[in-house]
Amino acid sequence: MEGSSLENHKIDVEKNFKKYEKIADKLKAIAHPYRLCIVKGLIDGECNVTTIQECLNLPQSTVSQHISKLKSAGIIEGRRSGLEICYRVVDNDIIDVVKLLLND
Amino acid sequence: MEGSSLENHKIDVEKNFKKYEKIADKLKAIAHPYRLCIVKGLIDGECNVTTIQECLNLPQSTVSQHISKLKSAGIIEGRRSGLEICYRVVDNDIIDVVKLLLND
DNA sequence: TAAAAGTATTATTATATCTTAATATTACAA
DNA sequence: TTGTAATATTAAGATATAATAATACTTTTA
Repeated sequence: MEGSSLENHKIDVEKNFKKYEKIADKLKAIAHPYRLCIVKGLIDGECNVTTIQECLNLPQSTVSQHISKLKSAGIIEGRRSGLEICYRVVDNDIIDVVKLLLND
Repeated sequence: MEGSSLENHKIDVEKNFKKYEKIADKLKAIAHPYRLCIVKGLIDGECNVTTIQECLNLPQSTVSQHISKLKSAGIIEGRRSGLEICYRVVDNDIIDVVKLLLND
């Protein structure tokens, strides 16, 4: 019984390693308390960097760096509206993951 | 409309920062392609380190280090059975997250 | 167009993570 | 009790991530 299952797993590993890398990258993007907080905030109601910065009480450049990582990972997108840029979470898997982990 | 929502978020942030840290630590534990692969393998059918090592084609100490991190994070537990140690995933949230992310 | 607000980028330092060889531990068998 | 298989630990170098001050960019308004 174990032989078949392990064989399947082995094939699965080889075939899907790129997939694991992609998902790991996404997870890495939210595996930080500030970024998790930012994502949660954006899920609850999109807002701009200044607002997030005030919430977290961090230097502007720190927040911007975290925003940048989330953007690079494809988790959030921003649209400019005048001086401000409004971000929102565009990765539905990540929305599900964050809701799953925070709603206990 | 925005004032109240943002106030709530601010309070939420302060109140739940420890929670964000804990969850971020869990996510960090699985935010690595090898460890994701190990967790997925253990979800599909628990097995020992040697088997995992053969699947991933990595040095034994590398696998053992990753196993160790998952164990420290409370994601897996092992029980010895003779020479082998069988690990299994004991964190149900993580099981849900991994299934969610890999079953697309 | 000059100033100011909102945001991004760069550069730097500190800290953490990753990989792996070498070594140690644990349990079983001869 | 020695040898061996399975796993863990240690140590070290390489790489990546984190925080933040300083600076630059972009858009609006005066």
